[in-house]
Amino acid sequence: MVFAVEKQPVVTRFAPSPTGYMHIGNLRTALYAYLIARHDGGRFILRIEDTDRERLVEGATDVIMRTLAVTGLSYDEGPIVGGEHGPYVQSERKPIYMEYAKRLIELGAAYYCFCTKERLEQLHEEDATGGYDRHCRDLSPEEVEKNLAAGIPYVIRQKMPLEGTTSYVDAVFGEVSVENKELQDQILMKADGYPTYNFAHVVDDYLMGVTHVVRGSEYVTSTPKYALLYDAFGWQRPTYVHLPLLMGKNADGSVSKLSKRHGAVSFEDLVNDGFLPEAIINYIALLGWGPKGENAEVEFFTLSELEKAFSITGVNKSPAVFDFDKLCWFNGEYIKKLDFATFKEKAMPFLHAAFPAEVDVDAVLRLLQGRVSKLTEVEGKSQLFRELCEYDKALFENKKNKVTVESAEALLKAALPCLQALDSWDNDTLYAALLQLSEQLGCKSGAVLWCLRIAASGMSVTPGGATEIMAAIGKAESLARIEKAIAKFA
RNA sequence: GGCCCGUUGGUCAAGAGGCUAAGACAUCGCCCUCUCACGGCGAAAACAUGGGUUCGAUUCCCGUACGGGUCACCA
Repeated sequence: MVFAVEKQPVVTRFAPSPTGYMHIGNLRTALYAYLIARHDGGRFILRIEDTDRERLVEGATDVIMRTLAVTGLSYDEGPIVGGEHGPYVQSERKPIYMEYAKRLIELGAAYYCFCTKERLEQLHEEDATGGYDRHCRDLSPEEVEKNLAAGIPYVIRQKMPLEGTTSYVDAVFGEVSVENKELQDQILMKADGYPTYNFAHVVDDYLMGVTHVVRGSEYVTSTPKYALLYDAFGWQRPTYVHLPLLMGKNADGSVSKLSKRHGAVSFEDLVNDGFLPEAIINYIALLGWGPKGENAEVEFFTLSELEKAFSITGVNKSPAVFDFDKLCWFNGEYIKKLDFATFKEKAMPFLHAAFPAEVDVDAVLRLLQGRVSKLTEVEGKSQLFRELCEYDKALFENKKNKVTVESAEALLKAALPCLQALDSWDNDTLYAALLQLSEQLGCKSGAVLWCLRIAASGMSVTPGGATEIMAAIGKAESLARIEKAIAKFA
């Protein structure tokens, strides 16, 4: 029978397990799932998969929800906000899974297994590649009843077909097929009464009406097993959307799955390192997906722009290497776009020590805004406004401006009284005065400014020019630093 | 190791049979400039490989190599 398929509303979900921090790879999965739903005006669900009671980490769910909140990935249904398919935490749905597992047994697609862990370990020792030997697959109903009545611990396993192949069409990878003989009779219900991921996510996705299962490509090969579960229940299979993995570059140049050893990989660590959430989202959106058509050359996307531009067909198949340099570039661009008040608000927490009272903090921050790629850099780059560091007079030497150590001394001595005479002390006044001085002296303005910048900062590379620095640290400190410089020649 | 998947510059990534094979980051150079940065201009840099199919393959097919994933009472 052929149906004229009515377009169903898209429903996606992000289903992390609360076992720690929010990995950047997980965030990208959440982003894509969110975008796929929003692009079509569909629904996005958050579901917490906490069936592994041993790995549970206190507070991990809060981290997940906080991250989604600050990145703007809003969900229509989920813990706390609720929804018509709740609860949205798997441990609160426990009875549901056993009910469906038993139904599967009745359907002949699953069976009770009473094998002990010891026996499984033994099996593994004998043949590490063999897997479970399906010892309990054909137990007689009487035997099962007897064991159940005797209270023998059990698990429930999926009964895989022994022959043939199972395939599915992935929205990213295309058709994927696996020989059924490769499929293990995987455990659906654990001895502790909790379901495994393999079972719980299928039941929940069905019950919650998820139409597109979006997840990392590590699930590509196990998906036929899940498809078989849908088939056994007589449910319509969802569209599978597997995402390429995120990789990190190793010291030796090779790449491997992005992890801690590649640097900060949790969203919160990145934020603590001075990255802006919008920059992170923009960057990771581009890892595994590229804008097409008229947008092909666009680099900057806000979340809502991504919602419009994103499409599954643009998702790449090959793994993408996470490039911290490019993230830094994005971040710097986003920092520049901030209005000053916002920048100041975000930067202040990264300033560890106070400035001397005369220092114009706003002036310092304005200089810094266009020159940092991470908020953490404001601390180091503002150090010279707090105190002058030690430096050698050789620093004054500069061939481009034709300054030698000797001429520097003369220039500084000429500049000092000129600056002392100034009534007001702002960038424009300073600049005008020094320009005039250089004319009187008959030398390049660059020479005068170069010497004063060194004297005012003690560094060859500074966040700002001579007059900007002097304006920020104030007249008294500026003159004191120049005198200190002159003293070096004594 | 079996199975599954992938392969456009160092990285991200357009291009989908005929193009001088986009763009971005990083790199290098030049210009601007009171330093750095910004900005402007420019350079270098890629279709893994061997066979097909085709008038013509980066693009389609097969093999090889390389890379990744997966083989849990973890997700």
